[in-house]
Amino acid sequence: MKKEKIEIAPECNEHIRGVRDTMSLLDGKWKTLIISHLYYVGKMRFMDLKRQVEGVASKTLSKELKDLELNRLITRTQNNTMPVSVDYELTEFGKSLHQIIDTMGAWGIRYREEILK
Amino acid sequence: MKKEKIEIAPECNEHIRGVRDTMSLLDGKWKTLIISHLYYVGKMRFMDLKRQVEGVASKTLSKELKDLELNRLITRTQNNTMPVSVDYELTEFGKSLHQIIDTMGAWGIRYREEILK
DNA sequence: GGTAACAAGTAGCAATTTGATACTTAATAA
DNA sequence: TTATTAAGTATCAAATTGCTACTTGTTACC
Repeated sequence: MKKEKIEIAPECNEHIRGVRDTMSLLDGKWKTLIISHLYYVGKMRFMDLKRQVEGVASKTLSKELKDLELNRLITRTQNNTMPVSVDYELTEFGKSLHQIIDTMGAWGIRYREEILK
Repeated sequence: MKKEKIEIAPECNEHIRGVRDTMSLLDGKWKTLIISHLYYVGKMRFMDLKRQVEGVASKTLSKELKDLELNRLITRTQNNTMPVSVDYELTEFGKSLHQIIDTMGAWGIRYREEILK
């Protein structure tokens, strides 16, 4: 039996690599959702995010935010308030993800019935 | 200090719920990438997927494919060949994700330099 | 004729991620 | 006086993912 190796067109490979690169920034269970909240709501504080993103543990949220900041998708700003409050906000780079978020949101709305089966 | 609860516009909430629902089908480290391969390449066998999706372990691939099948995004077809071969293919429902995949692919290509910093 | 390779996974154990709960500090509201 | 709030961290448990080996039956290779 001949081992027929699959041939993939270069432009497909480029797209697939694009998807892989994108996912490397969005991996983990919560990042996409966190970004969605920041995108639709705007600047948010840690506790607001924790309340809005249902189900995240503080530890996980904290870690995901650090990852996102490292990848320059969000900024972290500590306010001179008492007690300290911290704002998280999408960078321009982070905002450039809007098309992905919108597309996902629209798909989820459109296929909600199908998903819930 | 007053606890000012964040108000979110209903249509934003709907979008966010859409994103959440979408992600519930695509969670896990590999699903989006697997779907991308099936989308760009078409029908693929288990071993082809394992070879193309760099880094997946058999066990993980197997589990992710089962999840995708359960959610009716892909079909699994066992061929009467010797040795047995199995084809995985996107359903129409699965193909409806194409806009998400395309958007992610395009974003990844466009921002590759930025991502790799 | 014997050995290796291939298909599509599974089994078992290790390593990594995620989750749940409690705790931290300083200030303010009840 | 006690509880609450902010933004996390600490600790341990549970779930996910990864690595290596193995399964079965049939061909390709030497």
